[in-house]
Amino acid sequence: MLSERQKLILALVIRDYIDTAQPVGSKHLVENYTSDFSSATVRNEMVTLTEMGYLRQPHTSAGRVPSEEGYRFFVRQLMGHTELPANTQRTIVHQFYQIGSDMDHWMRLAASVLAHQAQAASLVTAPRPETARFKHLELICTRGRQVLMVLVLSNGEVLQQMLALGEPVMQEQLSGVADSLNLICRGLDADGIARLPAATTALEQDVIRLVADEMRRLHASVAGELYRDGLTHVLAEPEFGEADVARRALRVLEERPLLEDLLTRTVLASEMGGVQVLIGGEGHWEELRECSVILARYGAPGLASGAVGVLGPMRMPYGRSISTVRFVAGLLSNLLEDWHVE
Amino acid sequence: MLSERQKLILALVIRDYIDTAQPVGSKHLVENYTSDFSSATVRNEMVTLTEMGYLRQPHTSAGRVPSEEGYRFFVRQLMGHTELPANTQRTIVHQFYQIGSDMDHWMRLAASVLAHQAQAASLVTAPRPETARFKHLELICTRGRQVLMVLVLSNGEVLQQMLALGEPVMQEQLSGVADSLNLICRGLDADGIARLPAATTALEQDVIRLVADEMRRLHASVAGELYRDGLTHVLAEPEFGEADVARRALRVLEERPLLEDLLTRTVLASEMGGVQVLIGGEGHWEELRECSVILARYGAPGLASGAVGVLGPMRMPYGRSISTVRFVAGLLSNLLEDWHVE
DNA sequence: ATTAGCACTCTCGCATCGAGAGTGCTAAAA
DNA sequence: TTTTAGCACTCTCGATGCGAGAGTGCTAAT
Repeated sequence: MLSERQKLILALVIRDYIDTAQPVGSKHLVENYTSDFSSATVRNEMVTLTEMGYLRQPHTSAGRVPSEEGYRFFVRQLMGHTELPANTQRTIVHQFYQIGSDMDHWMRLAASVLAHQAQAASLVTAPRPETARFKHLELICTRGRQVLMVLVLSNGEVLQQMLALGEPVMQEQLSGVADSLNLICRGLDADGIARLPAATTALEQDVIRLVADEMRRLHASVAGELYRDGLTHVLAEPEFGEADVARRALRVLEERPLLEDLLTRTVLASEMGGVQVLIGGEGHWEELRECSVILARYGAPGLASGAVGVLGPMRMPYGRSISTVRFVAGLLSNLLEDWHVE
Repeated sequence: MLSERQKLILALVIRDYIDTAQPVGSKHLVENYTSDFSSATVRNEMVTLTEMGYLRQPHTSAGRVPSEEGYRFFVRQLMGHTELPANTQRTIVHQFYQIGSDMDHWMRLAASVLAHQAQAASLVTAPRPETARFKHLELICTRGRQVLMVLVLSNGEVLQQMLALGEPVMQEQLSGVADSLNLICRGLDADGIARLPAATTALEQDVIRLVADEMRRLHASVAGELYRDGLTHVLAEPEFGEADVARRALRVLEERPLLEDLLTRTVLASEMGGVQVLIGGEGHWEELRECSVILARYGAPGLASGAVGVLGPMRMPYGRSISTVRFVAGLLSNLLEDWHVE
């Protein structure tokens, strides 16, 4: 258990280090922040904090640097709860309402806002539906034998897929097929549709198979389309000056399997609303050894959900980053819920 | 004018430097590649090549390094024409045909192939239509007052847009509106639709305005959706060890205005089919001072076009990169053309 | 329990130095 | 006239040494 004074010193060390990226020494600390006690006292406490594993010293006679444990303790116990300033919130909300109700633009804007506010790399995954049932189908002849299939699901999700037919078909005929399927399939999920008895025409059969496949594919991968932004921000941080530290970090954002593993084991396994902070890879992720990742799940409960997050150095302004992630996740949840309810 | 021997030496220097990233000296050159003449002769020629601006020396007594002019001359005159190996071509084509005819997947795969083949960062822009005329419209009720508008254009492009109505409307009513607009608008372009006489109902009027807006928006920005890949490859190159060299380069790929400027002034202003090589920013682009960019335009002439390219260090395997870009551009053009014709 | 004082340790920046690589020039050879 | 051997010269790079400075940990006094 830490004494109040130890907590204070730990917090000051971490705050200063986050600002300056320099190891912080006992003298520097008392000169800049407090004069309630002397540098010698601070030194003594620092020894304890180091033994407890919250601080490290790069070498015998440099100042102290927070350890991963130190950052974790700071985030959990010392930092307190912060909210994004009210006017920043308003600005962001305003931006979202200005671009209308296009999902793609929401995602892009969310990534941009996260990157800009947290000055870090950001990540947004498009929402994936949790339960998807057939609602409506349209078949539209675009050109010759190419047919566009538009599939509307019960949660408002819209899929489109091209379909190449063996021989040209008239629009009227397509509409007929669509109408009949709309009757048969309404309310069924992917498996239900796959289990339907064989249809009367080959065309109908083809379309049914395609519909079932598409609906299954929606659940095959854990995350929807990915939106990234602010990659250049992380390169500006001194800890990413070493090229392969930077490369390792960007790999996580670029390679889908890595990212999906990360997301499934964290936010996607968690409740809506909470913000998760991963510091230094948490032992699991080698690529993130020098990074922190802040993630939150957003969505409309029972309908669809996705993830938002930022990636930066461990030496990250946690207060601002966490509140930004929390706010953006909440905002997206609201937008999504409105969008479903409307 | 360069003598044959000077050309040979310049080519050897550049090839070796591209391989090793080390300044190449006269002795090294004759030992490894040729013994038709002595290192002294090579030295003399190197003096000339340096005076002509094709080579530079990092300092008095290092070997020579190609200058930007050197690379340009190499690409234009020395390199010769190379094609991607036939079996590589087959593999790539196979991959494309395997994923069906989904535009989004094509773009993603194109970016991935470019990144992988050229071991560089890659960029693909979705094709933008050149002339877009109204072909077909569907209005689909998804949930309450939210209506999905699906718009098919004459070039096969498909747009979808959500539309929030003032009050709930039945699907039958929507279909009626769609049918009537399909008659009125067929074959019109954005301006033509905007100039239509006022419609009979408010709903119809709303939809018409939305259609015109969407069709206009398609031409507002120079490039469609962007697909990137292989960003980590460039970080692996020694010249991007310096963090802000890397940052400058990635900015070009991340910030749309920069990228659009680059594309409009280069490939989008050019004919289809040619491959453009930008070396060291060509004086215009400060961010690309240390990079080379290889770009090509692809598309179906008169219908739609986009751009593909790779970005890497100036010390780039031009042969392989250029042939990859050329091949992928050609392949996308073919796919797109088939897609339009079918 | 706190603090002043102090010896100690370790990094960092700077200068020095020698080895090595590569050059440019000159004079001889082809 | 062109090519080449030879050589002195230049410059980088890595190793080494040194002093300044920062920061520590311990001890003894408060």
